[in-house]
Amino acid sequence: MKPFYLTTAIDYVNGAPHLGHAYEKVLTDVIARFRRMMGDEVYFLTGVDEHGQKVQMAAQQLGIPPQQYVDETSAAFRALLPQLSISNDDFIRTTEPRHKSVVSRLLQQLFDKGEIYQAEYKGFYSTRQEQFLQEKDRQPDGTWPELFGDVTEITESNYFFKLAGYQAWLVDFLTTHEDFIFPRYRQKQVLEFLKDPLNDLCISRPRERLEWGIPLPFDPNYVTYVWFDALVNYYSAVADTGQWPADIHVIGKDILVPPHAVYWPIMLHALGLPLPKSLLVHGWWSVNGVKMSKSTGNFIVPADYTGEFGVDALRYFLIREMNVGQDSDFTRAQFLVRYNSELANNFGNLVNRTLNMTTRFGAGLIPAAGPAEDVEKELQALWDKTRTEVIPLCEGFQFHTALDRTFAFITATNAYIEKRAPWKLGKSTAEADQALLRMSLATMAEALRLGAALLQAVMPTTTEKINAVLGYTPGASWRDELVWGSRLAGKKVAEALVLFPRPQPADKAPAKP
RNA sequence: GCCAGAGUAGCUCAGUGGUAGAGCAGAGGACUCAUAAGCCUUUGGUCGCCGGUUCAAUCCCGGCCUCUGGCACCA
Repeated sequence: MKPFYLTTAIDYVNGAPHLGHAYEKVLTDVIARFRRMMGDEVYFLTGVDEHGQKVQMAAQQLGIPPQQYVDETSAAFRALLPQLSISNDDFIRTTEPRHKSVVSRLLQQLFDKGEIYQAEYKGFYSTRQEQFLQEKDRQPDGTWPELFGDVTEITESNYFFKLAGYQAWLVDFLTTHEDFIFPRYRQKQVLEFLKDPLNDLCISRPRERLEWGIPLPFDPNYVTYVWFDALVNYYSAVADTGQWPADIHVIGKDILVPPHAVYWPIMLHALGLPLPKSLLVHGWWSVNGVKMSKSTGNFIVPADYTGEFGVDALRYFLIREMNVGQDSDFTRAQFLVRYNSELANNFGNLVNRTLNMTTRFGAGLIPAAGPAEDVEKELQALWDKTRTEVIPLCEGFQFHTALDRTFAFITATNAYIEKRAPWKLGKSTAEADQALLRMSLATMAEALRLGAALLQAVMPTTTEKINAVLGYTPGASWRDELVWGSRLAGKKVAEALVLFPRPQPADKAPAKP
């Protein structure tokens, strides 16, 4: 069976990774892990885009070869993956031979089919910025902004891909495939965009202007520019393995129109290749209400948070806080609220008190439960409800709500413990009380195991740790693991585990004398 | 301007054609296994505005207002 194939966008390596890069990886990883848990075989691709003008210029300024430059900068992006517990199966760089050869092959194929032609391109060119300008770049008074320096109208010969001819086909495709893009309103945006006529797509740059790219196979005086390089990574990574088409391309909203929703489907269609099944378009993070920007320094470095609070805490926050497709704001205050009240107090503390009570009142062994009474039945009923709600929510990318429901179950488990008050039962020697004590210890441990299992896609390390302290090794089928049972009876638990230590408030004066 | 999304308790958000919900924050309480955590109770809202459909609308329809985002190459 063909694996479930999903991708992230590839990152352009002219800067350091920030929260936005991290989010896309985490989101895709959560989907990948969830699909694996659901029994799919998964192929998860991510990577970097290493060609282009900005890279060439940056390398030039440093006086080093571009390859050396991208070797260094892409290392930071690669290093981000283990730092975020990303379970990718492959990592592609657009400078790799496996990629370049596929790009070459596809270009030649289109050229042979007459889908690519050469033509004169006339436009306003900024020598200082080494780029063609658009009318919208003009200032209101008609002049060009200072940053472009001298602007001259020049004519340049380039290669073009016959994009415009496929416009009607694309409109028809999108109209008949309403679920191609998630969220749906994004698809409407694309159709809106397609109400205006498309131009053919310029796919080349003359070598004297841009050298750092993949040469056109039919004209070595040019390299291909951006889209026939970057987009093709999704295909080149699996061209020889029969895994195409992708099931999901996860991308940011900035690169939906036109590249992923217009260029890419048309490119594939022109090549006679199947289209990806869907595009998942996520929103952007702002920081303290302000758009993230490298120039203003308003951005979050993921390592700052994974270092201080742990990988799972950051993953949890990103997935809990953002409604996939919408934008969200990142503030340290909001992060701390979720970390303290949800992860540390509610969840982490439940783990610790469960271990402690099992150790103190059950000699460290999880007992077998007797027949469930009403209090237990109530919790088990909530569990069944939670489980049956969470899976469809995850299938529909509503991870934030899925986490909300899961944590409601965790809260209910804390409440259950209060009802049974094992610390009181532990002081009684009456057999009825002892039976209830065994039942309550077994129930809280089982609830914890189940809650942790439901969090596995988002917080894999945490789930693993909890299973470990419960002395438990889960079976192969995740869905079977979600059934309330007595798997834990007789397991030896660890004495304590503090998963999410409360941070020391930095603004508080050092305590008592 | 065009298009889209959002407007529900102080904050962040769920939600349904039939007298409004959660979490956090605030207040009070009982307890003590636990990361001074957890639990219970509680204060708090004309569900953006104006019309319409309906026995009944926060939820359906129309209009308006406000905020955010997109409109050809920054996740």
